[in-house]
Amino acid sequence: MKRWDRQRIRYGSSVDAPEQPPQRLRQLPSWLLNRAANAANGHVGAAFAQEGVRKHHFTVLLALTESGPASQADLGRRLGIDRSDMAAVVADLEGDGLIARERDPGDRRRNVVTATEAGAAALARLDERVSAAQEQLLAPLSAPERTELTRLLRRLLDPPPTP
Amino acid sequence: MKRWDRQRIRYGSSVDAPEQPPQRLRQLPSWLLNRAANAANGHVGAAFAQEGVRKHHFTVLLALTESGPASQADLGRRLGIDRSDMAAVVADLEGDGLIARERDPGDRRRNVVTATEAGAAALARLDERVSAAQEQLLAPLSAPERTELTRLLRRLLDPPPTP
DNA sequence: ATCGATAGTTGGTGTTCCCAACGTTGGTGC
DNA sequence: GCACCAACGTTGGGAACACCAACTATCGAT
Repeated sequence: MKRWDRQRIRYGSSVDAPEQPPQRLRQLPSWLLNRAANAANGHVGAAFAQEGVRKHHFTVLLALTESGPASQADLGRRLGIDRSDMAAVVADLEGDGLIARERDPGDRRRNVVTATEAGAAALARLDERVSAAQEQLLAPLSAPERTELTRLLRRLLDPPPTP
Repeated sequence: MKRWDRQRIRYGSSVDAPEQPPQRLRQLPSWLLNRAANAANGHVGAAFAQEGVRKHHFTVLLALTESGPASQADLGRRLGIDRSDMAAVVADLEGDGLIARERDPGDRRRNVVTATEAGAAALARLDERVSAAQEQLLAPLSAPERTELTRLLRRLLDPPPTP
């Protein structure tokens, strides 16, 4: 076999075309959703990291601030967080003084979780950063497109009609 | 303190309202995207499990079938998969006889990855299940809403104009 | 008093994403 | 020819999430 017989063959994408995902994936909602969620996590994850928390910590603080004290189980159901993960999250938040946790005197199985002043302040800072992250994430979309995307996602997630 | 003093107090959501996420989250794109992606993974994950593969295995088979043989690095760039993860995935696929992997004689750093007959057949079965999963995932949306959602996600992900 | 259901905790698993380091090979400049 | 840097594949590991199983304590109802 002569030297020039094994010249470079360009497999896959053509020379100049920037490498793009398969067309099939580019129109596959489940794949697009995962990619978009990952992009979103890049933005909000950076925002969270600056405050030293993670996704769940933010949502728990948010739920407490918006709707008042709640039990861990309630929080978990509303936020879609597993009981075991919730236990770890509230332990973190309590350790940082962002929430207070005490047994419910009316039902001693439950922990009543309450946001502290420091928790509310942390949430305020977080919320600002998170909003900025949304802005970056949604940069390629126009304002009406953003609201439409949000609407469609909410509709996709809302409980399937169970009559 | 008398007995009836510590009656049950309902923290959080009201009595009959099904427990819903905070309003703030319900209009937060990054949160909605994560929830939607998670729902999607429930559907497609089940589809993949039935064939004994995971997400990346599917996308790799798809890319190979759609665009022909490619190196691992090329695949990784097109699919957004890290080099190290790609090595594991192609090892799995090779072990199952779904792809063939050999050194590129024209560039001996590269592995040329090619889908086998069995790989194409597995992809066909997978693709069918994945399509069914999309159907379930998108059930709450009308046909035009589905295409609009897909369009918006693709627009969100497409490379920001870098002139 | 008993029994089933719920709450919180602990411990563990699987998946995905990401990073660092290493040896090999290719391409470039000298 | 040689030195140097870049790219490739591989190994190992860590972080974040989602999820599950088991256990104790408590509640509610029978």
